[in-house]
Amino acid sequence: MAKAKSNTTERGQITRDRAVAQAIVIADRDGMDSLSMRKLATELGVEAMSLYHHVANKTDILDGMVDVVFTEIGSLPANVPWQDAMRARADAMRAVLRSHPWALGLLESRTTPGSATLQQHDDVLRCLSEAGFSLADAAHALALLDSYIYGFILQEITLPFENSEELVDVADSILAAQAAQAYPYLTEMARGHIMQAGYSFGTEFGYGLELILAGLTSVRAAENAEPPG
Amino acid sequence: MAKAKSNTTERGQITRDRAVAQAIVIADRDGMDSLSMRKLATELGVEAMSLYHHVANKTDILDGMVDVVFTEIGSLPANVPWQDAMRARADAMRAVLRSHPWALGLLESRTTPGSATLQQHDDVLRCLSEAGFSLADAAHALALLDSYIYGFILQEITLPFENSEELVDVADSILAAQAAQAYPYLTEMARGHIMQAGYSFGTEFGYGLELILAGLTSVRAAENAEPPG
DNA sequence: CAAGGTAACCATACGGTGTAAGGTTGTCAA
DNA sequence: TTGACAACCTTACACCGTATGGTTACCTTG
Repeated sequence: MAKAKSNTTERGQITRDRAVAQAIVIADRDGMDSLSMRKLATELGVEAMSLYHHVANKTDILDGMVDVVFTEIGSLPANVPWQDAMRARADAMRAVLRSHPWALGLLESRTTPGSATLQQHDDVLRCLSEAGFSLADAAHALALLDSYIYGFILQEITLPFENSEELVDVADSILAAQAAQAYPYLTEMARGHIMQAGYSFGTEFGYGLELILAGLTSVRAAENAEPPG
Repeated sequence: MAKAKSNTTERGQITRDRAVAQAIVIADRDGMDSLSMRKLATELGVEAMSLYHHVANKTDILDGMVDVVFTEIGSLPANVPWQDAMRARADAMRAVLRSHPWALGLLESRTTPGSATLQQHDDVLRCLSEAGFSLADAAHALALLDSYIYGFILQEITLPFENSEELVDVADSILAAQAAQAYPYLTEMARGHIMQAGYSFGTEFGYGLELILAGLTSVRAAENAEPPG
C-alpha cells in the first residue's frame, strides 16, 4: 500500500495567519460572497475540514480579516499638528477600506473589537488630548470623524462606477428621458457639476473632512479660551 | 371591464408587496441571515417556489426592501429653515435605519438607486438651492451630511449593547485588567465620560450634526457675501 | 352548462453552503 | 518497535437559491 507519500511533504505549513491571508486574497479577487471554506481550503492545497484544525470556524476567519485591515491602516504620525494626524488617519482608512471593499460590510457583523481597533482609538484620543481637547470633546471628535469616514467610504464603495467616463454613462442612463423632469435638481447637478471634466467623487472626501476639522478647531479654541466653569 | 377579482378564495392574495413586507418582518425579527425563500414562503402560507410567480428572485425582494426603507424615511418638511429641514431628514433616516438594522448592509449591495432614493436626493438639492447654496456647494453638503448620517448609524448598529447598563458591562469586560494599561486614554474615556450616568451614544449624533450644520452655514454665508468672481 | 386557457401553486432535483463525527496518515519520543 | 498525537481526509446532514416540470382552481368564452 502506498505508504510512502514521501517527500516529507509541505503539510505543516497551514496556519491561521496563512488562512486569513488567503481569505483576503479571495475576497479581494472574487468578492466576499464567493469566499467559502471549500474554496479557501482548495487554494491552500487542502480539504475543507482540515482548516478546522487551525481556525475555530468561518467567523473566526472573518474576525482575523478585520484585524488585518486595522493593522494595515497603521498608526498615527507623530510630531505633527493634530489636524495633520487626523487627515493622515482619514486618508489611510480610506485607502485601506477601498482596497478591501468587503471590509466595511464585515465591520457591521463583528461586534467585538480586536486589539488593533482598540489601539487605534486609544491613539486618537491621546493625540487629541495632548492637543488640548477635553476628554469629552476628544470623544465627540472621534465619533464624528469616524462617522464621516465610514459613511463616505460606504457611499463610495456603493457607487456603480469606477472612473469619470463610466460615471457619465451611469448618470446618463439613470437620469434618462423623463427623469429630467421628475428630478430637476439632480439632473442639473449631474449636468452642471458632476459631469464636468475632471470631477471625481473622491475629491468630495477632502471637502467634508476639512469642514469638520475646521469645526473641531474652533471647538478647541473656544474650550481653551474659557476654561471649564 | 375590470377583471372580476372575486374574493371567494385567498389564493390570489400573494403579491410582491406582501412578500416584501413579510420579508421585512422576518429580517427585523430574526435577522437578515435567516431570511430565506423557504421561510418567507412558509410565513406566507405557501411553498418556496410559488414566490417566483410574484418576484423575479431573491435580490428582487431585497431591492423592494430597500425601497420600502426609503419610503419610510419620508420627505422633507416644507417652509422651515434649511437647517431644520436637514435636521429632520437626519433624524428620520436615523430612526428608520435603526429600526431596520439590516437596511444599511443592504444599501451596500444594491447599486441601482430606486425612485425613492432619487426623489429624496432631489428634494435635498432643491431645499439647499432655494436656501442660497450654489449647486456645487449643495452637492458637497449632501455628500457630507449623508456620509455622516450613514457612518454614525453604521457605528451605532455595530455597538454590542442596547442601553447604558449593558454598556457598562461591555466596557468593563473589554477594558478589563491589563487593558487599562495598554489603552489608558480609552480607559479614561470609558470611566470618566461614557460611564457617567445618563450618557447615551445617541446624543453624540446631535453633536456632530450641529457641528456640520454650523460649518455649512458659514459656507453659505461666505458664498452670499462675496458673489462668484 | 361544458371546454379550454391561464395564473397560481406544488414537488422534485441540483449544486452549493458551514460544519459535526469519525477514520486515516505521518512524525516523533520513549 | 511502539504508542501518542497532531494533521489531514471522508462522509454525512441540514440548509440555501432556484431550474424544471407537473398540478390545481379559477375565469372567460361558447
